[in-house]
Amino acid sequence: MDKLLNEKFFNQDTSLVAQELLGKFLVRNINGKEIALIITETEAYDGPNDKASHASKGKTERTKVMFGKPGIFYVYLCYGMHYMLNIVTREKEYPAAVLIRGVVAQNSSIVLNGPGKVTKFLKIDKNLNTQKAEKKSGLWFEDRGMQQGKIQKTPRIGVAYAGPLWASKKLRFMIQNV
DNA sequence: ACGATGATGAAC
DNA sequence: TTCATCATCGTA
Repeated sequence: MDKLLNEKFFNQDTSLVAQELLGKFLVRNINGKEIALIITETEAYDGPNDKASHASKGKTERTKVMFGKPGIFYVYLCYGMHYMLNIVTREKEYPAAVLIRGVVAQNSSIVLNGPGKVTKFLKIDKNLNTQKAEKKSGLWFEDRGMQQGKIQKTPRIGVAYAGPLWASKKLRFMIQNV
């Protein structure tokens, strides 16, 4: 039984959602073909005080989606060439999201380790920004009952600018064996 | 180790 | 309107 992850799932503590997403499936529909990949790596960006989060600067044109309802995609361009895929968490007006950093195919024929690779392979761009994670939008999450192995926790990547306190927090989550 | 490449936000 | 900055990746 495939279970679609809904708004209720994403309306929880951000680091909890980030960890729960490991072992779940990210499903993409491109021209009627479905591609399902297992999520292996995520990062949590939680709250207005997280200096590594875009939302720490307050609500702006770009970041207002993070203040919206959970279960909505936040997609933005980084370094002028890579789109980053995030899913908004927590209740409305609380800015938080989980960055999808890595996925693999069930038979390991595809390994995408890095947020830019994931979005490039799945043809994710700004069209999905502010869209809801459901079949209608062509990109969604499913629980297919996979066992998740041991979760490894490390500091987040590329967030040194956030200062030692926030850069050192272990909000990056990975699973090894799939 | 480093350059590509453009949207974003803050300053002027 | 201009400028510095950046949740990265591929090539060397």
